[in-house]
Amino acid sequence: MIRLLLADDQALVRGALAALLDLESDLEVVAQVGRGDEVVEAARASEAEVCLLDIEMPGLNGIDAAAALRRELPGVRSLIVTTFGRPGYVRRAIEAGASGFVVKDTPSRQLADAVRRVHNGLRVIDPDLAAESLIDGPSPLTGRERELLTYALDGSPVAAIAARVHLSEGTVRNHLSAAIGKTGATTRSEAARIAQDRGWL
Amino acid sequence: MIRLLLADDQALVRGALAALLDLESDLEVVAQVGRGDEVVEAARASEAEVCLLDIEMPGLNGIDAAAALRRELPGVRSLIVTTFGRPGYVRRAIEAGASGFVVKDTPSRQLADAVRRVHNGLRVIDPDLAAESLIDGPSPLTGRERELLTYALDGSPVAAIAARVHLSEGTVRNHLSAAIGKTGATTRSEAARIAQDRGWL
DNA sequence: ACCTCGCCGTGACACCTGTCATCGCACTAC
DNA sequence: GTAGTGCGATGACAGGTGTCACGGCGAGGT
Repeated sequence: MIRLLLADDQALVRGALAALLDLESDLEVVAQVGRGDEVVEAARASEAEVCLLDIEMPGLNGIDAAAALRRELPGVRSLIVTTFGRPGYVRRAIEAGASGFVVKDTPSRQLADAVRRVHNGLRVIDPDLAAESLIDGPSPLTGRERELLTYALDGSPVAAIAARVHLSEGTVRNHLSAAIGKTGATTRSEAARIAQDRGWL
Repeated sequence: MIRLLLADDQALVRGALAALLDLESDLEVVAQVGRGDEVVEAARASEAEVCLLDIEMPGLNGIDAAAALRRELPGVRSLIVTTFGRPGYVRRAIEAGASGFVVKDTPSRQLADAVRRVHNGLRVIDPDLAAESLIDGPSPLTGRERELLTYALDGSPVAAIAARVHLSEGTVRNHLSAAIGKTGATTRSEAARIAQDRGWL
């Protein structure tokens, strides 16, 4: 019997996944949480063996949650189950110590198998995504560029971003200009979207 | 026995919802599709009574699918089940003839009840969202403004948008300026995000 | 010690953008 | 027929934006 923890901020999806996995005779959902920062505690309390983690979650994202699990409970394996198959996500998930990465449009039949493989110590990674994340390479953005791009995501003017991070407008423009160059964009908001699509934010 | 059709582009979620609903003794999932433009055909073939529709789907979105169902198969009721509780979505869904609107972070226990109520001819609408969509009012955007905002979503420069719709740059700027005013934004990309958040696109 | 690289800043320049006034056309409502 | 509204366009202007050159600081690697 494999003991599972589910972490997803959408209660309906969480409950549905639980129903799906409980149909398998060798799987048992022993904990469910809706926030990333409750994962470690719940995993410890429930003695889960495998954690299914969504990426988009309040409190702590799934990748950082996987890193926290690696640190606090090294015996627990984690499997990222997410909507967005962004190349950068895969790389970061693996670096954070996740054992698997599955996107939510894989057939539901395959999920239980993925869990079993992860439980057996194998890696489960969507082959297309693995290839994409290899050709894509790691994020070329510096820390500041990454930060400023996240603030540029909603289309704020440069002045607003500068005020928010206590920098001069010129500096913000320079960093964003560098980011625009690295993403191949022509506008800061375009650059922000591209970076987000690749999982660089 | 209530006959259900599930429409969601994420296979994993679809399968999981099916598992969840099949646990109920009075419900039966008789069809599953991953595209909006397959809903009517599948509903007809499977003689479904209630259709659960996600909004974000390839081919045809869930709201337009509900409208198509209303037209082609008036006896079939539809229930929107979506990630985003955007006020504009609720209004448009009801106008399209949907019988219910549920967001994906409602507790999974309540889904079956929502289905039963819809099947009985009742309306099921998240009360918070209903209130929000009332105070928000309908979209103030004209058709052109809406169109241009969708093109502005990715941060494209005005020149690119103008070329795409075969308009002069000045005209595009004028429409976008109007949209910026109506959304209370200061930038076209900010306006685009705000409009999207409210379900105006 | 030297070099590299990330980070912060300034100043200047060309270009892009948002705003406003003004015009014309087509359609609808009263 | 008059008024209102959406749509398209032009021109002008102030201010925002992206780019470049340049300088300086500190941390890390050789």
